[in-house]
Amino acid sequence: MIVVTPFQKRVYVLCSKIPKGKVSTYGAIAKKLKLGGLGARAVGQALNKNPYAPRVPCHRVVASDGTIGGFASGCNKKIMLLKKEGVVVKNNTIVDFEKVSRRE
DNA sequence: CTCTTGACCGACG
DNA sequence: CCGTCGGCCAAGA
Repeated sequence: MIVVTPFQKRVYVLCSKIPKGKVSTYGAIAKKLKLGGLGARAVGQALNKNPYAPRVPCHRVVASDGTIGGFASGCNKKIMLLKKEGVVVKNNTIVDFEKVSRRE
């Protein structure tokens, strides 16, 4: 039985909206959720539970600093996936982060 | 309802 | 650059 709160549902939807080869930040998502750029932790919480693992590309979400931040399956896996998507990652940090990240 | 935890963020030193 | 402190939000016990 999968139970998802409306808040988490929004996070999953937004994450799935992230185009391939691009990445987003927890703060940016929080902002889209009308949290005003705050509540980034809440976004991470939702992704951590992530019942829609392959359905939601949560690995496209990184920290505001461009760092990987964390990953339920291991940050290493996240980096590998991003690199496979075409995103260059170096030392747990996104290269050309400004170019691959969607900032509005 | 209260307390704790967490894939965060920004500011200070 | 690194470590520490405070603040914000949501979910779980």
